[in-house]
Amino acid sequence: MEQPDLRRAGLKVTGPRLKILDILANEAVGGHLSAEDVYRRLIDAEQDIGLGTVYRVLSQFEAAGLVTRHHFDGETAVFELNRGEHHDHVVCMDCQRVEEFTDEAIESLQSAAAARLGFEIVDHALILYGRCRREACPHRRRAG
Amino acid sequence: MEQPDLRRAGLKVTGPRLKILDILANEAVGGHLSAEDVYRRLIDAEQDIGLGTVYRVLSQFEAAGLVTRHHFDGETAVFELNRGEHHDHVVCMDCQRVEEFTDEAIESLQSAAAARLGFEIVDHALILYGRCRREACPHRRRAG
DNA sequence: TTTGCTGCAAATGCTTTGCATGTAG
DNA sequence: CTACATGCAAAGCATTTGCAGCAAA
Repeated sequence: MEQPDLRRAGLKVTGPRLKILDILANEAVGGHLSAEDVYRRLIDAEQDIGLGTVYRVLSQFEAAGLVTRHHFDGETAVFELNRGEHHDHVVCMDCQRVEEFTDEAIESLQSAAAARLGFEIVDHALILYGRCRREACPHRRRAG
Repeated sequence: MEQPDLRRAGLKVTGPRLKILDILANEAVGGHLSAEDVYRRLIDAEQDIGLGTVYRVLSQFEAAGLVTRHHFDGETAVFELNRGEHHDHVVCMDCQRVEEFTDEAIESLQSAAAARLGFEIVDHALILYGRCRREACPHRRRAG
């Protein structure tokens, strides 16, 4: 099921690539993994794959359109398997949880705003930073 | 005119800080400078201020709410003097030009989308990536 | 085989920090 | 005088890259 994706992308089907693809695919929707995250999971799964390879493979996947790279904070990039549909993100500032959403109205307003400025939009990043209401979220313990 | 800002922020009024504030203030709207950019302008202005200090001062300014740090690409942060009003950004992928805009409708749709997911929005980043129609823009020379 | 992949370690680029010295308040 | 700033160089991170050995096609 994943091998064709790799072939289509012009990438050889190798253990590391399959395994990394697998890790990304088994992530729940809204699960965004940093290279380190992927690396740790590989170690947990007894896979002997170097961090350098993880970066290389993730970059190749990105170039091939298999994954998308996000920069929710300015430091560490996180990767997400492309499931076809575009979406935006809400990130909880306390527990780092990420939720995804789409809003057609926002999308078209964006294009309109850009057109007004003489830009033709190729891509966009809309990230909302806030606090979620989840029980487990740290700020509920702090401030109530 | 700038000294009160520094005092209010609990920062001593020093040459480097005034000069950096000055550089940011003299930037046109839509001008976003990286630490290196600021540093280069300091050198051009014969100011002997280290790059480390530039970073330190910019971070302090950010903490004080005097400037905002953006990550248009995942690599280099750019800084912008806070002029009070919130706005979003359109970045030209070819010439790096940045334009600013505000759209009330988008803002409220964002809050609504977040609320639907159980988030209370604190901040957001909306960055549109596209191509501008400016004569000087590189892609016009490439593709016509 | 041949081309492309991997592991490892070294290199890179941005940003932060430690420390001794200097200066605003 | 004292607390805080600065310059400089070293350290820190995330990420990329060079290279020699290895594996997919």
